[in-house]
Amino acid sequence: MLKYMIHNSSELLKRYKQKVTPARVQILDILLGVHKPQTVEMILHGIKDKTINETTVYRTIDTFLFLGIIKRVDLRQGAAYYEIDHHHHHIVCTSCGVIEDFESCEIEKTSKKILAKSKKFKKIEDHSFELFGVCLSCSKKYV
Amino acid sequence: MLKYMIHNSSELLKRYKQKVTPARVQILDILLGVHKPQTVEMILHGIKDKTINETTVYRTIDTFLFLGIIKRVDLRQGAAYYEIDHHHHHIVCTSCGVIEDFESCEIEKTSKKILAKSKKFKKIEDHSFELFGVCLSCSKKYV
DNA sequence: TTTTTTGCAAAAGGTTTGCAACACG
DNA sequence: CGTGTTGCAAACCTTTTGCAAAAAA
Repeated sequence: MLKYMIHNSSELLKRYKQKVTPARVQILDILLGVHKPQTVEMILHGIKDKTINETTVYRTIDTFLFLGIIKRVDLRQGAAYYEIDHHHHHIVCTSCGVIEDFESCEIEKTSKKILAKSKKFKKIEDHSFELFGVCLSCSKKYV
Repeated sequence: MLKYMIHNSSELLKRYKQKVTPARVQILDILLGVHKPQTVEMILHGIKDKTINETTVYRTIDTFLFLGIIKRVDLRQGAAYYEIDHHHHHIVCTSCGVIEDFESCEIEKTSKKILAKSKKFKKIEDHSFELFGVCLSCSKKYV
């Protein structure tokens, strides 16, 4: 989970004691700006001057994941999606792919209950929770 | 979600009006027998006489997914996992990979509440919900 | 016999790695 | 200036596809 609510990429990197490089700043700019989960390909498209290598994007993502700046989301679309680790989840239309966000603090409570019942686990650090369904627009298309 | 509670692979295939082939029977035997999510590689290992091709496993999985016999689970381990579609979820140890199952009907209720609040969606058909944490055994290893 | 399923080989993603050059602090 | 970061090319791993042979009903 993101620790600092800073929307300036350079400052955010400094807070996390990371070196400020053009690649990191640009990638973070994209993730902070677009409020949608992004694939590596989408991030590459978002980089204006096309100067940053795919490998660098993957490595930067690993770093951001490790630091807890971003989280990985599985939207069942082939490639992995990444986004700033604010606490929210997604509903994905299995027909057209449209994504709607939602928040749910209930999930936190549910997690705690499950941990309490668990026989093998000491702590829960993270969870996936995404819904898959049909959006209003697609539900009209195929009547 | 699995419709028929039949533990005989051939019978189950017939109920779903599918052709009964050695590949399908063996793959279904494995999934019905092992009560853990399986990767394609794991399924291939489980096939005694090694007679079934990897491609066939992928295609059989597609068929079973389409029929709703199995579901896909993302355990963040690279390859996709598949298992009989009973309604339960998993806690995965991010250190050693051990998996514990749990049931949670609360998630169904939560899904309904979220759909009710949604502006874009007509219905929810499925969801992912997996917890990631540290198991008791691993939590002792690195004190 | 007709239609579906299977095996094989090849290709197609998506992601990771090794190494030398580069650049942040 | 030293260590961490980047680009490039190649490898890797998982999954998909085309086509002809084989098998189910």
